[in-house]
Amino acid sequence: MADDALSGTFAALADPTRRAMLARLVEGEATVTELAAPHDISLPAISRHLKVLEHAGLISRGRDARWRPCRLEPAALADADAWMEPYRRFFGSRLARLDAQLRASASPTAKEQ
Amino acid sequence: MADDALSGTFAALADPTRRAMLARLVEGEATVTELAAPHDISLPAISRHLKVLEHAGLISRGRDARWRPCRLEPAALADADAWMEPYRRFFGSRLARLDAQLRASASPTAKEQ
DNA sequence: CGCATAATTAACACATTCGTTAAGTGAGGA
DNA sequence: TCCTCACTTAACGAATGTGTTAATTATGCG
Repeated sequence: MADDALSGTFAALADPTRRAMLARLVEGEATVTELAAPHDISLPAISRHLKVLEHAGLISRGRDARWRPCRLEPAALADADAWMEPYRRFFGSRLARLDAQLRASASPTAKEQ
Repeated sequence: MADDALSGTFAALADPTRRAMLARLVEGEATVTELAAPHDISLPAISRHLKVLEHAGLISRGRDARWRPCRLEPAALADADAWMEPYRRFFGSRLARLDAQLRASASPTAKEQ
């Protein structure tokens, strides 16, 4: 993996187990054991997936007695999302169309904020 | 790399050289040599990066005499973009806010299309 | 044909990734 | 104190990824 932030983020997303973990975390904080439950791999493997997600800035981990609650960190995903921006006009997503719509209806001198 | 489509897409995006190639292709078709030009790696390495992008469905390649013109294929990126959808409310992107705005102004019985 | 150009395939080295099992850490509870 | 629970670290093996150089394929041209 290249060591820039975006590469780390995309590399972290390139694994279904890790994406499933993020999907779980969208519902709220979870402990390591809770995140491990749906998966058929060992706890050390889970632990390393979490380390990858944490290193990529996709999650952060706290401490609650014996538990390490994990939560979603939005910034890294936001960066990945921002990277997509120039491509949206190509795949004509609903959001891209929305965006175009907004630009069209906005004041022509309006600055992006 | 896991062999599902999304994993392949994200794995392909997890390399700066390949992202640079996509960025170039957003400007239009390009040959292998043109795509290679800005990078300081051998042509075989470039060729394999292109194979990764093609296998991920991010580009397709035609034939024009000796040249293999590459072009962006939107579908794979669109899928990656769609995957992000549930997370947008977390990182409060402009597009997410736009989306919320549209939903609010749409008829409450309107179905997603 | 014979040669140059565009690109790919082959063969190899090296690093990283992802899984395993076994051992270690640190906080709570009997 | 000793045990258990939640989790991490260590050590290892198999597979994959990325780069190299050398050889190969395929097309166009004199």
